[in-house]
Amino acid sequence: MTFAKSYEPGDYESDIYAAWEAAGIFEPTVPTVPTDDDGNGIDDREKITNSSTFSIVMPPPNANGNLHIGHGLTIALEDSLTRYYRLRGESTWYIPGADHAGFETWVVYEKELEKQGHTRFEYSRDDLYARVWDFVAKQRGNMELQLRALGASCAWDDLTFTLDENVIDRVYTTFEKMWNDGLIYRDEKLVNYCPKHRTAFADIEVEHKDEKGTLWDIEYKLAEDSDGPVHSLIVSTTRPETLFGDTAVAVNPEDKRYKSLIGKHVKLPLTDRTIPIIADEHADPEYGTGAVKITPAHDFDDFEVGERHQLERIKVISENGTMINVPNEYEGLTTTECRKKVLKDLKEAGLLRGEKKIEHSVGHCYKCGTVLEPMLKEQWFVDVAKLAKTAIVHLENDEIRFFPANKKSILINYYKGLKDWNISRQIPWGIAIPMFRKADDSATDEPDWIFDRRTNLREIEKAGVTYVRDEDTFDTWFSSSHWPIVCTDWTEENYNPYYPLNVMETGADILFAWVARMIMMGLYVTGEVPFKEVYLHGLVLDEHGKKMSKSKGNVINPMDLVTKYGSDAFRLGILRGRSAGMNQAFSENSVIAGRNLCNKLWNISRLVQSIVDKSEDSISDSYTTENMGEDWICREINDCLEQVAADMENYRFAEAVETIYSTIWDKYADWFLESQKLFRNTSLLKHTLEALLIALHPFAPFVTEVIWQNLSWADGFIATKKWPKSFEFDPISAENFENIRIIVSEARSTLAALGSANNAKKYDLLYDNDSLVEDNLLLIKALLKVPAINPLNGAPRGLRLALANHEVYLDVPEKAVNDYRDALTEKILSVGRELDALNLRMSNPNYVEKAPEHLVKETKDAITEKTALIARLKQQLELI
RNA sequence: GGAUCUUUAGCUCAGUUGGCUAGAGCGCACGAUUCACAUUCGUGAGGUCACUGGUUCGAAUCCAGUAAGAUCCACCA
Repeated sequence: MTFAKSYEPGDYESDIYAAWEAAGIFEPTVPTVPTDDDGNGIDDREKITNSSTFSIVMPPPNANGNLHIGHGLTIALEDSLTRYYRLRGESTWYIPGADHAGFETWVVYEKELEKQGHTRFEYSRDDLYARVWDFVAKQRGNMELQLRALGASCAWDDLTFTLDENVIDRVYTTFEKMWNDGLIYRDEKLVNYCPKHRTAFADIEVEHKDEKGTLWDIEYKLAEDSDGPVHSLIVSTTRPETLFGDTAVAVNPEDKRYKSLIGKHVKLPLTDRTIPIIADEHADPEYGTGAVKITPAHDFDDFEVGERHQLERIKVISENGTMINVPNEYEGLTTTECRKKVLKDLKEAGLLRGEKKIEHSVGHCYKCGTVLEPMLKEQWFVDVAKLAKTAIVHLENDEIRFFPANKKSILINYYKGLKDWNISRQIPWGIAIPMFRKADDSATDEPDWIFDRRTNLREIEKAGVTYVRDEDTFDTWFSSSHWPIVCTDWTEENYNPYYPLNVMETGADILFAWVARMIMMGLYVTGEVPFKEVYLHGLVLDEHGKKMSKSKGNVINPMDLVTKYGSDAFRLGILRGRSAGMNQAFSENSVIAGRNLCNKLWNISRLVQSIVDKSEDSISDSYTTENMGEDWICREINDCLEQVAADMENYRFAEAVETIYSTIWDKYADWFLESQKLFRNTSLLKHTLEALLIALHPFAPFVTEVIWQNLSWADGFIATKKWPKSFEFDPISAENFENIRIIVSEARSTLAALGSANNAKKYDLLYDNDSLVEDNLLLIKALLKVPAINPLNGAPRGLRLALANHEVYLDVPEKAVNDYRDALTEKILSVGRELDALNLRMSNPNYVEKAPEHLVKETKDAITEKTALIARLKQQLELI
């Protein structure tokens, strides 16, 4: 292959990925379990602990969805880590996943059903499960192709789908253990319920929004005669339709107005029921009239009040959102219709005493936006107290490092306030809860519920008693909390070198929903934390710093960017300027900068290859440095490699990329390669180019691999090479080159200041008594592009460069020097200001006394240098 | 109501335990150009580090407060 004039990512990327995949280089090299002679797994740690491993799991994208920009960031982060540790020689295992996305997929499928004129109620649970399975199978595959396009170097053979058998098995094993440990219980509680989707949610899934609403005042007349002035209670409510479910009115025990009424009763409007007046702290004397209706079946606070006072729970709203257990004329109305009628009837009865507009927060379904109904339902709950407590102990023991670090205490706080976890969902698309209910009431000695794995059966028989399967499925977070365990094939029997994971990388927004639960579950199942480090990324915002959303129309599709600029450019661009946990704006400019870097590297390689082609040297594994530029680039590359290693250790991706970027561009291309146009050290060129390619490979895998495949001397895949060793060089020689750079830069800057009117570039350079310049005439001439460099020979003339330690002049005519007079004066003033600042510092005895020695020395040296510089510049000014 | 985070150049962001003249990319201005690259090269302009106090020899950095913005948790009859 030869190098085209510019790098066109689209011409190579898919072939390169296919070649990697065919070569099987993404598979880990150390087995998960050592085996005995019969091929059975054994617990022989000796056999595998000698090799080091790096494991990381992919937060599974929706199996039948498309990747969004957040996935793009996720892959860029995770794959950079994976490829970096692969180059560092670890047995890396990046385990890909696909999510059945229980609720999301269900919502999509249900819409599809509706389009076809059907509803879920026409089918059995098992039918629906099979239908969604087919639906997903047909849609599947897009996201896996997109992961490949992004360059994810994951072990495809080990892809885990969240409904795989081993996942379900593990989840059932855990559930059984929890059931036996008494951590699972069934209870009738209020849950957040979406009447449209007809399923309950966990607290964490509820989306609270501030909304405008109305607060109505309703009069409840006292049932008993009263001696005092009070003959009725006014209660305030935003939900008048629930009054049929009221079983008490509460007042605050300290509220003097109502003290005498406690224990008496009121008539419930529009009904013939009377309900008691109770005393409870929940009633706030300052709010409204201080009296509050209590509806235990339809309000979370009221439920708790009801618990305290053993109030009856009357359920007046059904699962489909219509009224039940209410007077005939209201029966079957929707809640909205019922509210209207109740208000109308109250008004007619003269019991509606006022209304005002308020703003309050209301729970919504995060998918369809429907207002959630607190609904009384029997559900399975996990008693989280012990799990959370254990998790806190391990976190406080610093067994997991967090990036950003403050998330640890946030998580501990969360665990402290964690309520029991509702794991039942009324959605067919998910893992069936392996519990069966006794069908025959007469078998009184048998338990009401039994655990059984045979969830493919609707009915089972045990000890002659028939049991019917619970129709519900697990909350997807219950199964995904096992993710590190199931992906690494962790088992009770054998030591697994990939568990715990080295790092869990995911979005900061699911710290509670996912990370918190993986930690609890990992500890419960394996006794170990499931990962040693957690890196949380923030949201990718649009270019103006706003959240991306379909409704705003500001969504950026990562695949469009990959097509337009290449996968590497996208990865480099999305990593730039990003740090752990921060929401950050996306900037297409950064992707463009990434694209430019790829092209730059391509052309650097093209130049190096052309030099190698012309060279008559035989290919050699060793190198020597023969001039200053070579020593200098070795020094710079060593610094770069060290810096990148430190950055990766601390998950500072943006800094790592920045470091390599400037080493490749500002140092290697701009200075070293320019100098190599004179001195052609082919074996060093090869080694240094390889080092830079390898250093960039984790972040830009495609272009580095394409170049690698193109280089005449390189073999194998760069993806599996070893991280470069540091280069040997002469530090004094390297520092000399640094001085040449300073001279050249100063000369360029002065030439530019002389301006185009003076046709600056035709001036010669003069030097006096300066061996560094004298010994490097050719190099300086090439870098500076001046016509000639000559010894001064005689009195100073032309324009002296503002260098303290070198006597170098630009051979400009007197007129041009005069034109430069103002610039020179300004320069003297500005150096003078710096000198003043330094002198001021030294004149402070506290500084000299208390600041570290090396700083004081640096200050002294700077003063000496600047003093000399000013003297020389002033001398020059006098000459003019 | 509780908590966390952010505020640095026109834009998007770095700036690790306090320490040289606060940096990068993009944008802007001026200049260059056969001979790796216009996805290029060179030079430059541009910052009261949100504000007010404090600690310190020294503060963008640490502390306290104020302002603006963002996010999360809880709750609002």
